[in-house]
Amino acid sequence: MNKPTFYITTPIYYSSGKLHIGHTYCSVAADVMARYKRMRGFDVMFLTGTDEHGMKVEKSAKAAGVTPKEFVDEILLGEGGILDLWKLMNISYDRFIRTTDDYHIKSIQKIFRTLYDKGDIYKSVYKGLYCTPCEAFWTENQLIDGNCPDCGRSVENAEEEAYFFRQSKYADRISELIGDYLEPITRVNEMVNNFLKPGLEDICVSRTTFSWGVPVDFDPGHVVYVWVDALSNYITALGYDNDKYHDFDKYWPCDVHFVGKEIVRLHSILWQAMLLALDLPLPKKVFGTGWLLFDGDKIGKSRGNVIDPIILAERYGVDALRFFLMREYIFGKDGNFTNEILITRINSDLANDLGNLVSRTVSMVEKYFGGTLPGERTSGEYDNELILMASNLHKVYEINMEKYAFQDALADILKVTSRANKYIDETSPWVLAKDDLKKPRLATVLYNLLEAIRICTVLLQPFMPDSCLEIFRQIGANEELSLYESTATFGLLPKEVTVVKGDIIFPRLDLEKELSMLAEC
RNA sequence: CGCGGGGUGGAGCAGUCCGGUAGCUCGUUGGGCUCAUAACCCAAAGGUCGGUGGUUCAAAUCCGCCCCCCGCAACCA
Repeated sequence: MNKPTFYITTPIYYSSGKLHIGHTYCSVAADVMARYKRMRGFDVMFLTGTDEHGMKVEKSAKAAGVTPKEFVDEILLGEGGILDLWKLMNISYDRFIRTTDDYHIKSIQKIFRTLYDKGDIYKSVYKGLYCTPCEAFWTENQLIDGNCPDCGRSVENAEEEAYFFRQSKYADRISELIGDYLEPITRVNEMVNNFLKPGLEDICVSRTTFSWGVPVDFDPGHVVYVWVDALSNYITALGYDNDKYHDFDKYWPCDVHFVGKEIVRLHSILWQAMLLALDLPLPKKVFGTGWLLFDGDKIGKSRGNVIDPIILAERYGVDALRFFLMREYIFGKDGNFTNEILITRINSDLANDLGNLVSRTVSMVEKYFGGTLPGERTSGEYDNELILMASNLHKVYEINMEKYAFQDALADILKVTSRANKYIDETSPWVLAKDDLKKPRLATVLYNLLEAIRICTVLLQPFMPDSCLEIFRQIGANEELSLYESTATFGLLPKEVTVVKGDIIFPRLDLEKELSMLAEC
């Protein structure tokens, strides 16, 4: 009776500014996976949240003349903030954690204490390059022309008392295991060659130069520095070391953490070390996504090429944007984003192929049969190939979804819609319509088209939940026919199905016009 | 020799592990169709697979050397 569980997470995004298309990409991917697993009957826990501590937030708040808490509240809850973005993007998270939540803070203090008592956190001296006016430590490669990246002034060697986590102690264990949980494989090589082989250093986990963080309760003046605080969210959000939630035993270990490639190291080495130190099981999978590049450049505020997902989603539709992100890019590899690629993809796959297929099929049922197919049927040439393709689709879809190959899963669905478009040409319904004796054949052709559309739509649901509902409505499919199990059987729509003509679901876009509009945004 | 990724028709990519007629999408050109969102279907043009040397009956694929681009190197989806 108990459903199998599936626990999936996004990173907790840093609350120092607006989120861009890259964050959206990662969250959409996690959402697609979560919806897919729910469709497959899993008890899903989909966690996301925000990382709200740290010096950068403290400074940004000061600059804005508000308290740090007010600042992160605005980023999260304000108009066009993170919660608005996820609502717009239809991100179906089950739980949302903020690192400023009381229960999380208390848990972190306990975790920190536990690690300290165990000897895995110890007090030492942090040496680094310090910018006195900014009160900030920097690493050598963060510097710009040897100066502070924030204010451009010179930095000096400095040291402060700090706590360190004994990451090095777990290096051997992690080296053995990393190949099992980290994907894609290129990231494993990177981690092994760059960090594990040369030898892990212990990592600084407290600071005294700012106060916006979780206080170390047994040593006033120290706050927990970023990663112990941030990474632990994946377990505190389930109720580890707190009474807010009680499903740690149910969902841990995590099935998959989706993370950007830049924080793969922290999730595949530091996080594992922390869990080993806490005697907890390791996540089953850590998947490092690629980056979306804008015209080959890294997306970033400093480059002035931040792509606003809100503008794109409002203009082209949330589902079109979700589809685009999952269809265009190989999950795990970098991809190039341009407005032209976006619009071309929406036009060719959604407007011309899928949308147009739905539109012409429904129109023909309306036009030739007044909206309801008659019961009489005649099968014929070309039927089998389409039927076979559609009824086998779920098999290859499943394989691809299980390995996070979203782009392949979608490509296979589109092969079927493409085949269906070709089937229309082969069977020429408009010719059949001219001869009353051929009406049973015509009904069969249209029925087969509706069924092919139905099966594709069921499998598209995790990617485009709202649009799929509209397609189901138009082709006359009830809720039962939208269930995953129904994709294995071709021919489940009622024989005398009634279609409902509706609005165009994915309008075709004028490339030139859209490009100049977007250039103004 | 720090590490990783990449260089394949006009554009974007797959194929490389395990050698066997170079493939997909977009674009271009020509044709077909009229149910449909000027959409759909068919066909064609277009590539010495970064360079070079080698192994082999046979190399985009295996081996050696070289060139170029991008990212990482302990902040970042």
